[in-house]
Formats: sequence, C-alpha cells, structure tokens
Amino acid sequence: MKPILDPSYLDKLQDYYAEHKVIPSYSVLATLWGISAKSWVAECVNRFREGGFLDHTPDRQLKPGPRFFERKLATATVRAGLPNPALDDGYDMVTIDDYLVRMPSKTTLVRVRGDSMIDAGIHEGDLLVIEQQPNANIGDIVVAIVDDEFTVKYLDREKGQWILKPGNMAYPVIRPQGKLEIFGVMAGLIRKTR
Amino acid sequence: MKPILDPSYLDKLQDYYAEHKVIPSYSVLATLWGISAKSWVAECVNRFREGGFLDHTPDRQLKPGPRFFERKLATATVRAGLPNPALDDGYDMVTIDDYLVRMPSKTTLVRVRGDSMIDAGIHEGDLLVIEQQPNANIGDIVVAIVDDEFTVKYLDREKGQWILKPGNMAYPVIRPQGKLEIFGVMAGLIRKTR
DNA sequence: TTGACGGCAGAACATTCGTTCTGTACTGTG
DNA sequence: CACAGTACAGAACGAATGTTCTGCCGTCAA
Repeated sequence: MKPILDPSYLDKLQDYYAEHKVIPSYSVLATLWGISAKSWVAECVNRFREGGFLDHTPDRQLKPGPRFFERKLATATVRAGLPNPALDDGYDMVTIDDYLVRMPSKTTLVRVRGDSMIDAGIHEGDLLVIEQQPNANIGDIVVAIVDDEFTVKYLDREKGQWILKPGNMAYPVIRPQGKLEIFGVMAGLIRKTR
Repeated sequence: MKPILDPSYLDKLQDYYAEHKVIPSYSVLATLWGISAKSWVAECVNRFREGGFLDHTPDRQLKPGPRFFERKLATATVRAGLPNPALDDGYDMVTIDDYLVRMPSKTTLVRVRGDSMIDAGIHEGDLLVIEQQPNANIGDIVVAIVDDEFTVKYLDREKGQWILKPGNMAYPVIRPQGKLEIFGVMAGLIRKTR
C-alpha cells in the first residue's frame, strides 16, 4: 500500500462533500485536485480506498469510507493547552441529523409534553427521535399510544402484562387494559434552549 | 409541477443515502424503486428535484436537495384510531440541523463529562450545541474555561463577581479568581440513546 | 364509446465514466 | 553515471450513464 500523497487532497474532497453531500466523479476530482490525468486520479482514489477513506457501494459507485469523517488532530487545538472543543471521540460530525437518524423512513420526531420523564433528563418541549416499531424491550423508553395520545414512558413488565412507568415519582404507573400500542422507541433527544 | 407519486420512493432513497452517503445512479434507483424503465426514473427524479428533495452539483451530478434531510415531526395529538405515519397529514417537516444551528460558523459541539448539570437535564455523554461568544447573561448555561478545561455551568453573579453554579447540589460553586473566560453559550442539546 | 391523460416499459443514442496502457520528467541512491 | 522509483500526462476503449422518443395499458370523464 502506497502512502497518501498530498494531504490536501483529502481536505478538498471533504470540503466538496460538506458542500454537496456527494462524492464527485473522476473528472471533477481531477479539476478539484488540479490534476489533468484521470489515470492519476484513479491511483489517488485507490490509495484513499486502501486507507479506508473511500469505499464502493455494492453497485461499484464511489462513496465515503469508514474513515472519511475522521477529524485530524492538527486542527484540534483552539488555544494553547486546550483540548478539542468538539468531539473527543475521534470523529467529526458531518451533520447532527446523520448522528441521530439511522433509518430515515422509520424515524419521527415527537415533542414532549409534561414532566413525567424528568428523571430521565427528558424535559417539556424536547424533541424525541423515535424509531417507529410495534414492540420494544424492557427498560426501553417508548412512545406509546394511550387514549389516543402519545405518552413517553419506560416500558416494563409486571405479572405478564406490559406496563408504562414514568420517570417521575409524582406520576402513576400506567397499566393498560388489553393490548399496549407502542408507536416507537426513543433513539435520541433534541433540545433547543435559545 | 406534477405531484410526487409514491411517498415510499423518498423513504427508500433516504434510507439508501443513510447507509451509503451517496445518491445512486438511475439504474440503481430503478431497482431500488422497483421500476424497470430509466425514463420513468428520470421523471421521478425531476419531480423530486422540483420539490426540492434533490438537486444538481455544478457538474450536473445528482445530489441531495435542501429538503432532503427534513424529518417528520408528529403533531401533539393522535386522532382516534389514526396513529399511522403513512398519512401525510399531521406532520410538520423539520431539519434537525437547521432547528439547532443558527450560525454554523460560530457553533461547536461539546461532549458533556460528569453529572454536574444533571438538574438541568444534561447528562454525561450528551452533546451540547454551543454558540461561541465571550460573554453571556445571568442564568445562561455556559461553557467556561477553568484550569484549562471546559466546564458546563450556570452563569451567575455574586458581589460583583461572575460565578459558575452547578446544576447538582453535590458540586461546589466555582468562584474564579480574576477574569472568567467564557467559551460559549448553550443553544441546544443532543442525546443519542441507541 | 371515445378520447385524453397519467403511469410505466423499452429501445436508441450521444455523452461520460472508470480502467488500462504507454510515455515522460524529476528525484534520490549507490 | 546508471538505475529504480515516484509523480504525473495523454490516449484509447468498453461499459455505464442520463436523455429522449415511441408505445402500451388502465382509468376516468365526456
């Protein structure tokens, strides 16, 4: 595996991706990198592919690889002696959306009303990222449909029955008669404070 | 402008994009959508383009449009017997990034360590959306720089001095000697639970 | 019954894509 | 100096791409 040539190549590609959210074709890459030979673009792409920065879809289309969104340590420090203000887990965030949403078609946002889950750090007005699915596991925070309204609660089981436990001792446990209708499972939380 | 045909087309495209981070070619779109005519794929793409869900790069490559990353926001109440997401009614569309980030150039994400702000619903591992600015108001949740480390606290004032109050009684109030260095003000919160 | 229309299939086509192969200039090494 | 290796340029080529046009079929209104 040959070394990667010009580090700015990756920078330019990442900038292009940040703007267009797409990997360009070889000829566009050529102008982007200031190269005039497609063969050399292909060579560079191969090295990025071996390095894990680029990859191929099952249909052989070029796409970002596993390491494409890594942040470089060089840009980490803002001021002398300070750690990176952003994410310290080694990954740069392309978009918040991408961080929270795994399956767009099954994902819905639900606004929280009331403070019945305050112990779980879920406040009134927060948006919950919900992955829609009809069943869940014990301990999951779920959005259930009780009396034609959304309710956010912990899912638990008691005497062979599904129950909904609030995250706030001032509220009662809900023991639905009949079938419990689950709208989805909480996958994330969004709060806007400004 | 013709109406958009099958809403599931957009779902499938968004799921594909969430997995591969790339818009596929027309022939791949054809199999993805179960269509066997590229001409019809082109027609569908055009409608998505007119709707703002797809777009073109300056090099005429297909890319996600401004509305591509919109998510469904369920309205508060569910109508009797109709909690089904398949219907277009009852949903607002929200882009998570636009919702949280007002000024991208001044916005940073900071990961929370510790539970000193647990009373404010800020948990360990959460990401804070920070708008960088050197000063803030009383009551704001700020990221300050104390002993070369980031600290998230309430900003308050005591005897003409700025102080930092935790959202957890187990932690002490911080009374910095000299100038208090503020990194930014909390504008939002992101939590991933799955 | 007819005609218009929308949804879709299929083929034809120029353009563009990525690959491969050959060639050249520079650079470091012994 | 010879030699190998690296960094590119350029051309050639089949495969794939996106566009366009023609045609079928079901639906619905007149």
